[in-house]
Amino acid sequence: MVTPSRARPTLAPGKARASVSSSMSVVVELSAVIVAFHAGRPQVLTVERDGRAALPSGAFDPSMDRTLDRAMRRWGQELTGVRLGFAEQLYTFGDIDRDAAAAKLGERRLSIAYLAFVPDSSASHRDAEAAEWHDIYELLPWEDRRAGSESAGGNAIRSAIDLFCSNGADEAESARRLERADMCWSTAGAPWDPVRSLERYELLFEAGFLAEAGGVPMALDHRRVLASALGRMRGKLTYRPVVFELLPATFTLSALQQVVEALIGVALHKQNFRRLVENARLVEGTGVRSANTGGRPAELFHFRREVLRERSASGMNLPGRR
Amino acid sequence: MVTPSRARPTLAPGKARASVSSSMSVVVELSAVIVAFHAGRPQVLTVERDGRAALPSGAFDPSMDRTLDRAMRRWGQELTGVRLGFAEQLYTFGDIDRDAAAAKLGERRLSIAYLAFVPDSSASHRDAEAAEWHDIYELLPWEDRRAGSESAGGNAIRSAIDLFCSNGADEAESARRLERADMCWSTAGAPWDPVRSLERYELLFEAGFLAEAGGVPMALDHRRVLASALGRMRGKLTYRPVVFELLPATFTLSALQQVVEALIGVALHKQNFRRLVENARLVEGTGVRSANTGGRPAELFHFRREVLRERSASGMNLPGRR
DNA sequence: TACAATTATGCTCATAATGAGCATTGGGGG
DNA sequence: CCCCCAATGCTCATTATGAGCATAATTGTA
Repeated sequence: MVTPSRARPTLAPGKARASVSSSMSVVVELSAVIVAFHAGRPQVLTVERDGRAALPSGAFDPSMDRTLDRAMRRWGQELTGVRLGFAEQLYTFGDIDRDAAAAKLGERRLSIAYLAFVPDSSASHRDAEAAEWHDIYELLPWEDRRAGSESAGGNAIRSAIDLFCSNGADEAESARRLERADMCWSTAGAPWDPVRSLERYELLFEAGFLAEAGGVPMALDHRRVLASALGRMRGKLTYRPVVFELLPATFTLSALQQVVEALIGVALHKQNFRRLVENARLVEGTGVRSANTGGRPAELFHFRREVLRERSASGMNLPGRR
Repeated sequence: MVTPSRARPTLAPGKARASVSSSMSVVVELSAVIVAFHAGRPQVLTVERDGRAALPSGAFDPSMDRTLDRAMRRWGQELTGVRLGFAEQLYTFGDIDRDAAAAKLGERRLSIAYLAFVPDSSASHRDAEAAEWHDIYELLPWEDRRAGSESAGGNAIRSAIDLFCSNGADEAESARRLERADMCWSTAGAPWDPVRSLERYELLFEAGFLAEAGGVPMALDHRRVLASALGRMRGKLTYRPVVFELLPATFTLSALQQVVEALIGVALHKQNFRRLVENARLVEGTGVRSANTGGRPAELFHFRREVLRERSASGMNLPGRR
């Protein structure tokens, strides 16, 4: 009843049946940004590729899984050895120059990227061959402001930005750059917005900072994908209770806060964080207290799964900075 | 330097180089959910396809545009005759059964869907051949609660849900269904969440309601895509000032409110809406007042583009129901 | 012309939600 | 027993929200 839907000429973005008649072929792959919180730091799973850190990715097999989500979950499990706690499609990257080499060979590479979490408990990830966990902030150092605004990246970035801003083609362009810089880096009073990681990445890219930055090299546009994932994750955090997917079944409020701070890259006010989490009824105390490290022992809590259905959406209403 | 990146066997979701060796071929197309606010109602651009309403979509030509976004913008302009005001990638749909006919022919159809807005001013859309605007709530009637919770869809839906809930395979399944029903339809006290339109769609789908629902028929999984877009749009509304992309350059606060209400499908408290918008400094009055319809003339406002850079993100902090 | 109907705007008030800190409480280690 | 360290409890001033009451301009009508 439903015909194969040949695209109408007037509607097709290019020639109809492009992937056949066009001079380029389309190749579709899946990419994964798999995040975990190990050893007190936020980590992402990487593989090595031509000497650079790369996000795991592989060709999409159209005959293998019924849905893209299933494909990702199955594959993610193969990669990490554990069930993914949370996984959602992030974005489909398809810039022609994201893989210049492929483009030269006549391949347009589309990458359907997913963001996924694995819980910390699984310390025994039997990581797939060549895969390893990488601290996210070693890959995107400027996104970590937990220690304050100066520490991360130092003034190298600041100078790069300033230079970039003063080098617009014309007056208007420079003004626009200044605005962007303020929005991204609070160079003129705007508040620091953890969610804008992609915009920051792009500004640095345009400013030519990434080329000279040294640091850990990454393949293709993978650092961009990671920046994108980080931003999405940070946003998600505020309206869905996803942090818990990174934590073990039971945890102290400090541990929870530590993970949240790690993800948003900002330090929070302890007492208020506590208050927020508690009266959002996101967690529930088990009577048990942890054999803690420093001072007074802390109570162990667990996530109240019920909230997933209860309120509108919850999430962490992040309290202000510390 | 960067090799074409043949997927590593251990990382590929299925066989390596799936699209070559597999029995199915992958076809990539773009789909667009182009939204506008015409004649006092929220509308979406549709085309006719085998007697059903369909979202415009067409094959993706890999050699045509440098980025997916550009492809969408160019094509969207061809479709509507106007520049898209806001466009962002929504989701890539790839369920194998989203186009059963294609699957039978050995094609796995991936659809990269975009959400885009066009301003109202352009009353003279020279719509592409066969394209027409369709009231969104004729396609998803239950999403419109502006007139109250009973009106939309009537109790037909309610009965379908109740039936669905009582028909779980086992105890646990029924309980889960009840929870979902509450979350989606507030059947047991949960608040109505405009953003959950996709979840509502899926529940109705599973409940078999869509098949029997009558109403406007839609092609393939396009109603699902639309529900997805609606949810995304509603969420976006609350943290980015995107409504303005649907409005003419200058508008009354009532008009603004009307559009917002139309999008989220809920009526709002007028005075509080006003207060919110004003002290978020999203708009700025021009001294001019409108040659209005009913009572006292209203002042015309315009969007303060500056906010795009100013605060963290703004958006409409929706005030409670009317 | 005065009045009624209708919509825009102003304002008030009680009730949450937030941002900042001070104060206490239990443990572990000299 | 005393000191240091985190975990918890609480307070207080400020801001944001939810609900309405009260006025102000216009148009249509008696």
